[in-house]
Amino acid sequence: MSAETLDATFAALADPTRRAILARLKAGEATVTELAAPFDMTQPAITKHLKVLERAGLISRGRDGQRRPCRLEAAALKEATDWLEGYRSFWADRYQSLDALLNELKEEDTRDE
Amino acid sequence: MSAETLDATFAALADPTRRAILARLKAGEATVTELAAPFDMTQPAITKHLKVLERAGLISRGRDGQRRPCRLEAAALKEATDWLEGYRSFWADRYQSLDALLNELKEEDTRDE
DNA sequence: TGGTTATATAAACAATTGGTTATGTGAGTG
DNA sequence: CACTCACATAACCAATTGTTTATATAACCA
Repeated sequence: MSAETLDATFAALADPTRRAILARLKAGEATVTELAAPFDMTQPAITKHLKVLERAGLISRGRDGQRRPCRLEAAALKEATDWLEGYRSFWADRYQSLDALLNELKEEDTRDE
Repeated sequence: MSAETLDATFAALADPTRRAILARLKAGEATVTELAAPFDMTQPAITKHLKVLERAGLISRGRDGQRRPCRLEAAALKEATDWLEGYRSFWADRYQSLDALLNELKEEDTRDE
């Protein structure tokens, strides 16, 4: 779970167009043209977004003739989720959950990332 | 769970300095000087990072004389986690878990974000 | 009052980002 | 072959980001 991976993943997720592309890919593979269709944006712009997602490992691409189908790759999303899990006890209702309080105390050793 | 909130949250998390600051705040409140200490970076740089975190709602700030103690605010982290949860079935071992497969089929309706 | 400590603000900067238009490439189709 | 369709690349642009140095503000201390 390297810092650079998290950098790229969170940066990729910080854009609504890219999040919408990932949401679309939940339904299965899609070509660049299909992914571009819903947006009021040129095709090269979408290609750039796809490159960001690919560099972050969030999608991978195949080849089907002239199409370059994109598919969701969830491993990087898992890393991001794992990082965020380290904070779960801070939004769990800490005044009602003993478990959360214990977790919080246990994490008092402030290890980095 | 607005798009702008997620934009600001993920963008804030996309920097290792800011993630380390949040990690430090798990241990409790800290002043700007305390937060700046571990980094090879000037104080104004840290102040800027804190402003990014504050605008994203990830921290809040009090006043204690001349100190401006920072405290972790986890609500925005919860929103980010909630968004990521929508992808959990894609990294769960889909060939061994019936539950994940069912979730995946259920999500075939590709609703946006 | 004067000096130090904690933090903020301003101005400058290079690098990155998110978009554009224009053009290239390469696979399919008449 | 000529044409179109799917996608990539290049060059450019304005805006944002992450950092710096220098300076201001405001609280505490002697």
